[in-house]
Amino acid sequence: MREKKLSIIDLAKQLGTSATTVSFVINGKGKEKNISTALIEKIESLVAELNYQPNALAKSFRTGKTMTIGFIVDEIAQPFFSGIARFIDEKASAYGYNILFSSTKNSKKKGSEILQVFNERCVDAFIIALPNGLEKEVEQIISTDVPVVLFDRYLPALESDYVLIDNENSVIEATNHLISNGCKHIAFVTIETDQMQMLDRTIGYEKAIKAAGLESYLKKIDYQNKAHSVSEIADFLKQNSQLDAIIFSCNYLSMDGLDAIATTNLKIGEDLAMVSFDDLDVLRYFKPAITAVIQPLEKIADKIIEILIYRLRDNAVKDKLKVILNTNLEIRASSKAKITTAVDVLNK
Amino acid sequence: MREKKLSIIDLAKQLGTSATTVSFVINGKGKEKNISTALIEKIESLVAELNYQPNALAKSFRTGKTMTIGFIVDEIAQPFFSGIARFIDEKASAYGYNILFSSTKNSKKKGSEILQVFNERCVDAFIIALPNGLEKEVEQIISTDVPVVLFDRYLPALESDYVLIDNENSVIEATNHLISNGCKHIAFVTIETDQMQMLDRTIGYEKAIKAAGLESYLKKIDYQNKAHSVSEIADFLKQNSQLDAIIFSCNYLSMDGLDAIATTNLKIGEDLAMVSFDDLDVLRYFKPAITAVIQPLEKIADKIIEILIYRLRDNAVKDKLKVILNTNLEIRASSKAKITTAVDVLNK
DNA sequence: TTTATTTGCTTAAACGTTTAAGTATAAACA
DNA sequence: TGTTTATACTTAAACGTTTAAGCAAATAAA
Repeated sequence: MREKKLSIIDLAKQLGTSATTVSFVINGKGKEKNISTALIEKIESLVAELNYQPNALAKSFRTGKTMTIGFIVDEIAQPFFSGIARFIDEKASAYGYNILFSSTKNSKKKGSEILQVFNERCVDAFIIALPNGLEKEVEQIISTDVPVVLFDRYLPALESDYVLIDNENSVIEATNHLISNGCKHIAFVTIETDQMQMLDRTIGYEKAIKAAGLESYLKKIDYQNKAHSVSEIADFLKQNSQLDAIIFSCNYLSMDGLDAIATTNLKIGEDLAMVSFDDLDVLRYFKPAITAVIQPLEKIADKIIEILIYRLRDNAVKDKLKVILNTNLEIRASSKAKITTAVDVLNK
Repeated sequence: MREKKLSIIDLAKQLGTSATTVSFVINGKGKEKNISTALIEKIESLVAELNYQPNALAKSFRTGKTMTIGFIVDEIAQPFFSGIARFIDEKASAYGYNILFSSTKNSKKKGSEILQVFNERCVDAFIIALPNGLEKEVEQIISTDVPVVLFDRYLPALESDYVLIDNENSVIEATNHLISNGCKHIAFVTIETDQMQMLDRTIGYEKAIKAAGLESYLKKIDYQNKAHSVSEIADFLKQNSQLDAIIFSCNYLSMDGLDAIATTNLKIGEDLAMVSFDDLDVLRYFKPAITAVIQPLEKIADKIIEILIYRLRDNAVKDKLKVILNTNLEIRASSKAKITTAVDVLNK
């Protein structure tokens, strides 16, 4: 049923010329290869008339280029990742690249499988938010000169191009914001992990707290599921009734935090200031709206593509690039100036 | 730098056998093709030892199959689409397929370009939330026996496999829910469009209102941007102060609706019951939580993949399939039983 | 006029698989 | 015993491009 598709050879036969010539013209090398203008025009008009579409498979096979970029993240449904995916697609398309994606579920095994499959499929480049433990696999890919840009998290053992945000300073800024609003007992809730971006956030918190001479309230959650996380946070709040502010180190913890706070009689923005690392629609619509550290999604995507295009054009062995972007602390009602008590005022 | 990759011919040479035999064994056809167990084992162990990875490009080129599915939606960053994408990836991976995605921004031109590019890349199948006006292009693809499953929206002029939800009955159910809670002046806010799924939702509203003998309050917004939409909804609310319930026909209108209602002195769940078509985290965390018509994302993905695999295995000319799934009306505080006034009670 | 260069093409190989068709030997059958 | 069938492979073509190498004619340079 399926009609045999037109090949470059069919075109050549119809015009009484060779496949080579047709190939040159189709690829815009007519002039360069000294094809006469007359023939160029004849070929181009036939291509248009017959709506010839080159067989991308044959082309890829021959050239080894697929014009495909592998995009690997924890979970495409997470707003942060789908937001990045959106811009990556937009910008990569402009260069003729398409995006093949898959989700690792933050599993080393799944991540390794995806790396292998995408590699076998000869993607021209990788964009990855890499689970820990896959340094060797990625190194292997880099060693074959396939460009790789990692984002969101940093793997100290892995020499590679990176696009990251300044996690430490972002949290320092958030913490200082709370401190300058009079908060004295600021908690930081994070997950038990060895992912660098999370550790850096914690470091930022501790530095800011120490610099201000305040007491540190650090809560690490061994993340199992939402219910467990909510109850851990709720318990933590109950056991630390002196807290006047709380920072959550990532967006899903912020959501769990909202649920946990709802089980207490604490009023966000009044009894307890709150800041979320990572923004979400929920945080903007919540009453009161929740202050958030916002990652510059479009800029991240921009930088990633910029680096990839640079590497794809001329991947001479050069130093690896490490781009670190600033975040934006969007101050909303949840952390606006607190009514400081008389005692606080006197203490100043 | 890049080492020449191992080919099937290299393996054959090393073993003193032919490429054909190696190919048979690698593809698990050793037994079927009468290759001796001894040789099968020798080949398999060499493959393992040298970690031979077949060149997927050559394979695709030869077979015409890419093991790739094109996934085309309005905008991958929209939670509905990224939610579907997640399950599509999960389920397609299980069959060895990977997902190439791109976003049309609901533009006919962009959609048409993506269709063409994916087609040239020989994706084995398409999953599409199709903008209006591309019926011809999709028909052309279907005519070449490439499986296409459309979802989210129905194009009456296009004979194809579809996975849809029952828009009309979902809204009827939502409207009846409000009616049974005593609402008498129920508005329906939708967009000016010719997309069938939206029209069906409106039809559901009007049927339910008519059946109950109530007055219809239908507001169609010519969607330009969020600010305009919010102000249109706010005006509509102010001009119809008798309203006691409002239904939004899609998730972004629900968000705009929340913003609009915030500009009035109406209290959701008290003065005004609210229902959203499509769920969002925002709606669950909002105070009060907003009742929503929830689409069964995983089931939708399941059905899509089921149909595709069926078509990919044996795409004999058979009637097109149309799967229509039920939604789930999740009742939350925003639409819980209203306190009916004395007048209402007496009127019964 | 002879030689070198440019113009305008073509030939043929290569990319790594799959697979139809074939071959040679061994086993089974008549 | 001769014939068929099964076993265990191999040969070679094909998929549609790209591209290095080459060639003939026209033009320019010497």
